[in-house]
Amino acid sequence: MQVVDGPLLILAGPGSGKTRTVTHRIAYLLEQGIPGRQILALTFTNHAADEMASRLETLSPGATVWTSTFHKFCARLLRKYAPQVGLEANYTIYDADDSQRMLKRVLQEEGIRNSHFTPQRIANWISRAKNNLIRYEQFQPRPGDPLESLMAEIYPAYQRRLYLANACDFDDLLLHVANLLRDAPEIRQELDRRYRYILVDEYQDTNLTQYGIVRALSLEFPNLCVTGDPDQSIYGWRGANIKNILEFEKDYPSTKVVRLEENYRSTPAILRAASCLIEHNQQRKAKALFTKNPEADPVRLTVYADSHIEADSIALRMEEAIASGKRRPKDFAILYRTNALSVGWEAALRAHRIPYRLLQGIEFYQRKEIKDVLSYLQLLNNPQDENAFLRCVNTPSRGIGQRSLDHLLTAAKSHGSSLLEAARSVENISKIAKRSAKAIQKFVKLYDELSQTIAEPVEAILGHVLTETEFLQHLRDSDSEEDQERLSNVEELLSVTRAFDEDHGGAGTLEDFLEQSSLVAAQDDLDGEEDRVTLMTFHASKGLEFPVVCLVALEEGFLPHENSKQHPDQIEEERRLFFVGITRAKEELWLSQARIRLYRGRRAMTVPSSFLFELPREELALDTSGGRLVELDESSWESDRDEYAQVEPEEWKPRSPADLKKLEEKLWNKPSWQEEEEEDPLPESPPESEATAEEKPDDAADASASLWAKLSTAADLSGGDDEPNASTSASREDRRTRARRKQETSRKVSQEVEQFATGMAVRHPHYGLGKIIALSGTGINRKATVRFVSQAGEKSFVLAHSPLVPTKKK
DNA sequence: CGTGTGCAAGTTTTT
DNA sequence: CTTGCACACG
Repeated sequence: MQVVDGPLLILAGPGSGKTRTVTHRIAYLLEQGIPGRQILALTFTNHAADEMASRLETLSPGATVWTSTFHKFCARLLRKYAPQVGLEANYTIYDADDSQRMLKRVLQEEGIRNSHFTPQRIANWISRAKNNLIRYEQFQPRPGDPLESLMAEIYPAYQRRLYLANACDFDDLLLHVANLLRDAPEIRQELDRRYRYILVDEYQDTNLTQYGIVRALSLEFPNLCVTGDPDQSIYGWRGANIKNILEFEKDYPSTKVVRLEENYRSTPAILRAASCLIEHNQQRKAKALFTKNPEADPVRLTVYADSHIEADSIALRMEEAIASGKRRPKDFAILYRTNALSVGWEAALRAHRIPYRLLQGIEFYQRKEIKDVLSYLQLLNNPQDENAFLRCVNTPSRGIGQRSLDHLLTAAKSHGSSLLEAARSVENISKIAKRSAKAIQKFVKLYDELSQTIAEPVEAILGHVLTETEFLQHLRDSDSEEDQERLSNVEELLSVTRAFDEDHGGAGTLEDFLEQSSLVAAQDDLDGEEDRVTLMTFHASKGLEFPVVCLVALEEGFLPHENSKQHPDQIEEERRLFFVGITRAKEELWLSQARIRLYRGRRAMTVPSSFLFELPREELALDTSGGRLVELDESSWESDRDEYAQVEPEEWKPRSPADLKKLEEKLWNKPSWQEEEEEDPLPESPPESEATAEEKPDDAADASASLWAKLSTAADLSGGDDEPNASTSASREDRRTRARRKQETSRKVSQEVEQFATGMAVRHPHYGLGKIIALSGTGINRKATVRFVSQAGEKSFVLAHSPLVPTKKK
């Protein structure tokens, strides 16, 4: 059986038939007589897992190969091995929102108020730690690092709180399993033997924890087949380590490497654009992409006058293509960098009566009413669940207020019991008012009644919840439009449960249902045959393809994103993101930029994405006429480029001709910025961790010990995240300035205000040197946005009241 | 205690 | 523009 054994690395370019290759390999394994239950195929999304499963069903009908997402695989393992990691089998999976709620409560109780680290930021930190295999017991802060010393308190506190609620967050699913495999060698060995053939999709997006899991399951039987494309690694921000794939051959010296470089998806023009772009990445293994597909349309790049015209023109173009019968709505996809950009396109598509869908899967499960209703189910499944209790105890309102709940929390904490237990003996908590105590007792009674139904089909349980709590009645009685919307969402949830029951022949448990609903992803919405235009982020498009793809808002700040410009590595990831977007297209690729963008309620001038200048000019049908299609000659392309290179983004407002002239003059002044001071030195990238360092043969089962040793070293190294804070005392300071601003009436005259111009270097007594990157308003309302050299980042000031002074030119 | 109002703040990407 | 949050009122 030599042919199928051993590690295999499939480097697969976009559209190269990767899924096909993997499924054929699995089919081949089965043909060779390997039992399906020994094969495990891991993906990142349910969509990919389902796709693989269904193709496999065609190739090898009736096979019992487990195709699953990483997270679901881990969730299942944890059901079985929960006690080994300190959980019970009925644990709850908290989504980002749940875990942040819990985190906020922890912060409050730990007495950490308005620390300058936002809960969001702390949550990110914890997530990073977990993705890097750092457990809370073992974390050591670097002395003198304020964030880390804070985390040394919060991380354990948060984690203990999760345990108390018998819950875990997304990252825990992975981390617990990794810990399990590390701490229980006999279980590791059992699972290693059980899953003798492991296939991992999108390996370039695995993080250290996933890496650890995969390796731990492939020690004795290193029949590990990973597929991926380093050029499509776009999840570095959530801990994915591109080195996992780049150094796979070092991890497994006997690796066979297969390269899939022929593209079956796109036209040559699209592929040339993609290659040309990605070649600008420095940290990259060269790869030759080619296709035998016939030449077709050039890539089209259109520069629109503003974002409204952009959306409208594209919708119109779609409408025409659909009307002429050339295309159907489902042939199109619109891709953007941030979700917030979807609004404009939704409006345009609605206006043109083109059906569309938004690929933002979790959205449904994030709705208040859905989370409210689900929280009952969660509490029924896991009575210790703190979040669920707090959410449903007073929904719909029963007269149980925050004060009572605070007392309940305190009581629960002092007894080390769950909230529900505490509620059972609420009469012993003297601080809670009689009336509230009554209400709480009533809730407990309701809960107990509902828990009688727990063995029924999920739809029935949900039905009981909805009626017993009078949730439905409440919504039906209301005639507010909002409540009607909620009602229909709740009904939608009912039909989801019905479908779930049917899928599982009535044998699906509540636990399974909750697990499934916790692990939905954006792409899961994508059930084939709906004839609609698809709207989604670049990230969500990975692995998908469409005949016509529109990549929109290709502007600096969006792509590359403003927050991803600090480090060259981040820029490269942004470039890969663009690469992913481009290579989704089969036949036509429409790129667009708007010169003025309406965003967050403001209009602002834009600068075209620097990536656009990395595309092959000769491949592009370029149109800068503001929407009407015109073939442009190269010279105007060049002059545009020069123009853009010097224009700073600026908030847009109608201006008087005099104003305009003044601004124009200053615009072309060479900013004194460059000579004035060194640029903000980029934080050195941390020394490369040796996560995937030298290798010793894998066949010894004892390699386990060294594996973990190595991984935790790497974790320690890479865990020391850089990024010294950005917003230290900033918000407080900002508020103070604002307060002062209110008291003051106009003191400085507008003349003084007019001395400021975009691009000008200025000094602030507190933040130091900075550059004006945008101006708005006039006279006393004139505001400047300044980007500081220091860690202060960007700040806005009302010039008339700010201590900003222009730096003197020498 | 619940609701309403107002203001402030913050906004990348997601399993 | 949205969402979240604080406060004040009924």
